[in-house]
Parts: sequence; C-alpha cells; structure tokens
Amino acid sequence: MTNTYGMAGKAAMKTARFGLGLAGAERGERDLGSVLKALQSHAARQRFERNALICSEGDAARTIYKIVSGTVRLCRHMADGRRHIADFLLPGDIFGLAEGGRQPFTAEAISDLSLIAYPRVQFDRMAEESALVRANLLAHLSENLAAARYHHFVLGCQNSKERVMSFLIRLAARSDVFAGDHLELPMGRQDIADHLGLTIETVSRAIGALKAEGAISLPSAHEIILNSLNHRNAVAA
Amino acid sequence: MTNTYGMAGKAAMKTARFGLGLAGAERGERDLGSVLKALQSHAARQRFERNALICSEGDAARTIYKIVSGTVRLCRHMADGRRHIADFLLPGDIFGLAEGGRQPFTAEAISDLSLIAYPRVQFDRMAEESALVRANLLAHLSENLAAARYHHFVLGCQNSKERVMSFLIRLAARSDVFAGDHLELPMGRQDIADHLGLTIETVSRAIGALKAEGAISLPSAHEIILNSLNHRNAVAA
DNA sequence: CGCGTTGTTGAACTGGCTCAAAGGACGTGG
DNA sequence: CCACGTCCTTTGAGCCAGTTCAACAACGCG
Repeated sequence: MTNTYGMAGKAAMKTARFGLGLAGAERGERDLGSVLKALQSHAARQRFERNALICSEGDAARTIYKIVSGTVRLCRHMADGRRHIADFLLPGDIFGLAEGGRQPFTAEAISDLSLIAYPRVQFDRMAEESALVRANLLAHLSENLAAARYHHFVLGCQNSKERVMSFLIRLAARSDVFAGDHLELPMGRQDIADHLGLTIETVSRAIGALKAEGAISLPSAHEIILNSLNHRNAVAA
Repeated sequence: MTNTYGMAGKAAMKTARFGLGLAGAERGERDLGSVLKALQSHAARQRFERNALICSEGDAARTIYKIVSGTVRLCRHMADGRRHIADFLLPGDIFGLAEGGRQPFTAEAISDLSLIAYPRVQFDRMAEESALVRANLLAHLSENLAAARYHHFVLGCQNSKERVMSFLIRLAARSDVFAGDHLELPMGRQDIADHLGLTIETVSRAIGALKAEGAISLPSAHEIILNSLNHRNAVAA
C-alpha cells in the first residue's frame, strides 16, 4: 500500500509540520520565503548565465540564496573526476541556510539564472530575535533531511527505471506540474545521471523505456509529460 | 587530495559548528546529551532484547531516545519486502528529535539494548526557553543532514568494496575506535547490505576482499580491525 | 549432539557500464 | 536559407560487477 515514491511530493514535504514551538505560524510569515522578504533592503539581485559558478564547496557561507528563475545544481567534484549532484534547486528554493560556516556544495547555474542574495548575518539576527523565524528554519532543515533520506532510499533500493521515474515525479511535484502537463527538464542527461548514481546512457535508455511503456511522453528531449502518477508501472518493472 | 571518505569521522561531524547564535556554548551543556541530563527527572530507562521493536515508522513522535548500550537500526520496510536501513544508532546517539510529529523510521534493537526515553514535550519546553538548547538542536540537525548527504555520495559514487570500507571507517570513527583496535560489528551482514544498497553475498565478498588485501583483519565475523585509515587502497580498487 | 541461524563460497546470469558511433538540436557564419 | 561545427542525446554491442540461486561451513544454543 505504501507509495514507493512516497516522499516525492512537494505537498508531503511542505506539510511536514515541525513539532517544536510556534507550529501555527502567523499569516504572512508562514514560510522562509516570506521571512526573507523582510530582509529585502539588504538583498541583492544577481544574474548568472548557463554553467556559471555561483559558489564553491568549502567557501565561507556568508550568503543565503533564493532562486528567482532558472535552475541550479548542487554538486561535489571528486579528485578522480567523479561528480556527485546532491540536488537541484528550482525557483523559490532557498540555499545556504542549513549549514555551518562552510558551503557544503558547489552551486552551478544549469540555465540562465536570476537569484536574490541575502547576507546571512542579517538572517541570523532575525533568527535570534524571532521564534517564528526559528520555527521556519527548523522546518526547512527538517524538509531537507526528509528529502535526503528519501534519496538515500532511491539510491539504495531502486533500479535505473525506478530511479528515473522517482526523479521525474519529484521534479514534477516540486514544479507544481501534474499528470498531463508539460514538465520542463532544464538539466541535461549527465546531470540526472550524476544525481541518480547512473550513467548518461542508462538514464537515456530508462527514459526511452518509460516512454515505450507509456508512462511518460517526451515532446522534446528537455520536456516531458507524466501520463500517470500511478507509479506502479515503473516500480513493477 | 580530498579524502574520499571525508565525512566519515565523528570529529568532522561534531565540529560542524552551526553558525546561528550561541556558537560558544557554556561548559556542561555543550551537546545534546548534556542538555537531556537536565530532563533526568522525567526520563525512563527501558530495555529491549535483540530484534525487539522500539517504535514504528509513522508512530506519533512523543519520545526522544538516547541509547545507553546496544545498537539500533533505523529502517523502512517496503510493501514488496525490500528493506532500507537509513542508519545505525550507537551508544550515546539520540533519536526522535529531528522530526515532525511522526517517526520517520522503524527502530529495532540489533543487540540487547538499554536506552533512556525522554518525553518530547519537556524537551520542547526547554528549547523554547533556552537559546543554547536550540543551538544544540540545530547542530544536531545539521550533523544528521551532513551524514545523510555523505551517505548519498557513498551510494551514488562508490562500488561495493568502497561502500563497505566507508561503512567500516565511519563505524570505527563513531565508536571512537582507531586503526589497530578491535571494532565490534553488532549488526549482521544483511543489515549492512540493506544499509549500503548491496546484497548480503556482495557484502561478505567485499569484506573478504578487504581482508585479502590486508586493509582489515577479522578475528571473528563480528569483530574487525582496520589496519590502516589510509583508505586509498579501497578507493583505488 | 542436533538444529536453527548466520556467514561464506561457488557458478551462472543480468542490469547497468564501457566503448563506439550515429543521430538530432542549436548557433554561427557564409 | 543553408552549410557547418559543436554539443547533447540516442542507440548498439560487448563486458563486468554485483545479483541470484544453491550448497556448504561456522556458530550459538537447547
């Protein structure tokens, strides 16, 4: 009965209510996005072009980024050339909050990008003063943790086709796209492969197989349609 | 140059300083363990025997557990029989803190177990009142997140021998065991396999190969010695 | 000692990888 | 508008790490 892709939905992640303090937030500051708006006077809009470097793993984490438009990959480059993509950031996503003093990942623009940079000191000040901000921060961390755990499961238990399907479903849910809608795939096959622990060829073949099964349609290589959110077909295979 | 097993060490995880507020903690309450001691009057010691169920995924999370002795596995059981082990808990580890209202995992005793159960409401009250407790909580979440990400990398980028070696090194670091010391392996091969996304046979063979290479010695099936913490030998293979 | 559980080893199979080459898609310049 | 180069994706063929299936060994426990 358990949905194998259970954690995938944005809804599921956002509704994870954090038990600690101030669960019922005042209107207007219900999420971190709204909280950050209060820092607008200290914020700076920045633009990056495709493949530009936003920040590097190990950099001092003095900035909180909020994606306005475009897509970002969070990755680590290994000495031996292997690359690990931890996650993708979509418009509305916030990055640079969850960590200690160092950036845990290199952030790179996948498509032309617009973001807002907030100085972290300002946010920290707010967090010290406002219990509500702290509750939002905890909820944010909690969501990240849930997402990381879900991904752990995907890599630990699923085969290539299941992984790709899980990825597409999560992406659709995060993009507020439903079955039948067009879903843009800004990242390349290699990015998806490095995220799912597969090779580019296997990703391509898995997508082809899902298409052949009728689970998805692909009008173009970077645009897909999920034909059903009954993912059983992918799981069964 | 980057140590492929970089995140493995307890030291690395514990020293992740959380940037937000009160970084320099007062002595005596530097970690969550000490914080919980303040709740001693509300605490209850519990014992479980091997394979006993401590709590189930989805249960209301009203309790914070601190392991006194023994080992716990945190897992999810899939409908189709697959099992995913998210992590193991060792003496001193705390569980039940990082989540919303629901337990994210089923917790089961791997060996005979003794733990202390704290009511969560009491902790939440402390967190509301004390900025220090909150800082510790954030640090705890941050550590969990780092561990989850590291594991994501292990599953995404490493082969079977590397995964087993990563696992052993992390276990040794968490157990405060160094090269040359005996390291107890309370969990069975199947548990390790389900944690690393491998089969029991592959885990057994990987351990055999590491032994043959001289990277480890194993006096018995549940006791190993890491002969070097220069993990390159495993990575290279 | 007998038996159940757990770990190891062997042999065959296969899913995903590697290597290689053939299609697009897109931008640039003629 | 087309020719061309570059980058990315798809497809094909062979191979190998890890799985599967099966048998055996070791250990703990009554």
